Amino acid sequence: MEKRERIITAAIEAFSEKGVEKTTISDIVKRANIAQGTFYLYFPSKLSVMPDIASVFVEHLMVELNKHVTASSFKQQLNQLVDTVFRTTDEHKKLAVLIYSGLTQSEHLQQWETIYAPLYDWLSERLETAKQAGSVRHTLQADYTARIMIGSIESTAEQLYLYNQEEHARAKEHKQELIHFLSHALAASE
Amino acid sequence: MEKRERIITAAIEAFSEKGVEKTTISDIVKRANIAQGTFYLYFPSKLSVMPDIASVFVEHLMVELNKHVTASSFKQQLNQLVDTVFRTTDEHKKLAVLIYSGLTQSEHLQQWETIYAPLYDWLSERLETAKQAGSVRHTLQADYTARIMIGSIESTAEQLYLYNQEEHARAKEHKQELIHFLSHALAASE
Amino acid sequence: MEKRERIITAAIEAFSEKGVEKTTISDIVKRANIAQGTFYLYFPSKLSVMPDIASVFVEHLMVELNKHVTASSFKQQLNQLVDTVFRTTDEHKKLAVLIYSGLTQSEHLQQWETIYAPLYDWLSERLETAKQAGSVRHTLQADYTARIMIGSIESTAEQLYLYNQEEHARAKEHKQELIHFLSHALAASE
Amino acid sequence: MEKRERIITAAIEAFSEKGVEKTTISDIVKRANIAQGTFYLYFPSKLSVMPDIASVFVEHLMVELNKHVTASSFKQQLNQLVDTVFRTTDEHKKLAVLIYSGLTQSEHLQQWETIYAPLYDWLSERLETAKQAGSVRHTLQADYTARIMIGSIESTAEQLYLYNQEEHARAKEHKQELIHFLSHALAASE
DNA sequence: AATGAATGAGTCTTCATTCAT
DNA sequence: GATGAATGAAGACTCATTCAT
Repeated sequence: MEKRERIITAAIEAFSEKGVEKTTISDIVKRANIAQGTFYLYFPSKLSVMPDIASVFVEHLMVELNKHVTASSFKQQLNQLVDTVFRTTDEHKKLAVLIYSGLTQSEHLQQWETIYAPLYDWLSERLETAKQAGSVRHTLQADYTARIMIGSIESTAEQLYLYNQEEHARAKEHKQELIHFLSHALAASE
Repeated sequence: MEKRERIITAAIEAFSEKGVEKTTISDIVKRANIAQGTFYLYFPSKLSVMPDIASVFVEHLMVELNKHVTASSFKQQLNQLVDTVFRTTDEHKKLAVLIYSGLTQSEHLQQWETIYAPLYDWLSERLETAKQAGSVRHTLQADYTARIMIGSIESTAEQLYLYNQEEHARAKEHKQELIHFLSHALAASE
Repeated sequence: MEKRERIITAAIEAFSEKGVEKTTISDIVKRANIAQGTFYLYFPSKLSVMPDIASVFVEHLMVELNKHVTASSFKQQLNQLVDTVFRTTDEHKKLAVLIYSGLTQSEHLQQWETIYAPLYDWLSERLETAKQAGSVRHTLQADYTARIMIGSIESTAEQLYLYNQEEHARAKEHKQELIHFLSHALAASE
Repeated sequence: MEKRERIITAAIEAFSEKGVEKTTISDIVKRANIAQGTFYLYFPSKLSVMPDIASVFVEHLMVELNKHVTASSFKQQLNQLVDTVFRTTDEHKKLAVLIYSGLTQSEHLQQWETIYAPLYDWLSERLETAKQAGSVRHTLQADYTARIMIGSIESTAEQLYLYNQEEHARAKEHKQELIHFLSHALAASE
């Protein structure tokens, strides 16, 4: 479905540049190099492209995680996880924001859970493994904890890269603090 | 500045009911009971009302925190903190969503930090006090940790109340897990 | 380009009747029998139609000149030239005024020269021919003189028909004086 | 009437900068440093300021003419007249255009004659004197000729300074040609 | 006489949506 | 399926005008 992908890619670009509200379907079709009417053959409205965009982002994040979170010790995995989410958020600043705001604007809020599911599952499994191995506290519930962790990591990344232009040094400290925070939160109680 | 407040209140109502994108300036002025042109004497666009709305929300949250986070032990304070944020988010679902999405839509992303400052400061001080009292680990840095905590609490509350309609039982568990998570993250290492 | 012409014609009518300032784009599209949005596919604003209107006027004037300035003697040609410009100005009073004022209002002042070019060229050639035939003074420079002559004829026509409601008798005298004036200005010095 | 003058001056500035159509009463009062309502104590609409503006311009031109057209020979006076009108038009490009377009837009077209009356009278008298002195042809009628002359001089000046950006050399030639043209038009027939 | 906040009718302008090709 | 000119409803925005102070 070549045209459909062209629309999604074009929408990502347009939304990133102008914001969701100010982007028009006309902007999207121009970038996608298709006719005005063609858009409607694939999507009923501009907001209905959002879930597809979010999936693209999460898929991308999953690829990155699988590529970079490779350590054998859970402690190192945690570091790699934070690094990867931070880097991805930084690289796709605009995209991250627009998914967030775009989903909330659409009637697709409920899809958030579904879209993030692969990410939650991935982390959940890792936590479960680590729990069996005794590298994290055995009292934690992997599924909830995965959600809480992703939430803290992303919210911190957003605070650093989107809302704020903290100078480099402080950003590094802030991230380090997050890692300590998570380590303690997860640590196997001795 | 009576008119200005009327506009903010009306905008909150309108945005909550119809969503930011579908709300028109005409909707806002009708609710505010002012003339069309009067809106433009105070704000240049509907999105420019967002920072003021966010401030209202944070102020409200601060009032609630000051009212309900009263325990003497830090452990209990943590419980009250999570409770209050969860309750406020639940009670103002629509408002919460629109602040997140609305701020990102506007060019006011950078103001986020400023708007949230009172909240961060408030928690930071409590953490500092707790640190001196030895009720949290002495290695934590109060300012960063405050941001990370608020981030995790809010993102969890959002997952529960906005994105997801988890049944009550699971919501309770999820929240409990968050409290454990935070407790461990902060616990004074013995 | 059928729609484009409809817009120009409608704009001429509307501007003539209500004046440029009081004409709305809505007036124009109603007359042109096209949709509101269609106007913007062809012109960005009502003033941007002015150069096209001016061209229509000059083209019309050219047709009239070619039809009525037919004498073989230059002296008679001069009479016919003045007659034609006067008659055309009188017949299209409103149009003439709006071109002068409309062009100046728009950012298209510089186009004046281009739009008038055919008229200047036409007269310039006639003057050149007359110079060769010895019916006008050989010291005149055809291109400049053409511009000066058109200027005096039009400004006099405007004084008579637009700014002033001189009674018929005086108008005739005024015009006669212009012809004498031009005759002397051009006369081959004996 | 201090406020009235402030309004006229402010209107000249505003009209010159933004054009008549795009100038708002709000622009004028801001420049005049008076309150919105005060405008209406002196003028009923923005276009009603036009006749006053035109008078200012003509008065200025009269002052200049009286200062610079001082030669005793009529031939030299003609040169000085053209020079002065050209210089004034050049110096007040924007103002000249806006009077032209502003008057035509308003219902004040008929006032043109009245406003220009001092100028026409001034030249008319000079022509009459020159006629008596035999320095111009005795067949000319001073009043009409004055109008024709002013018309040609102004239209040429406008062509040079407003519509066209002719390079300096050609502008000089064009002006020279105008002076020859007028000289011949007026010359006492020998 | 002077003010300037408020008004709201009137326009401009956009843009989702359609449909004949 | 694909096109893109045309549509016109809907909204944004302006600005002349008023009027209580």
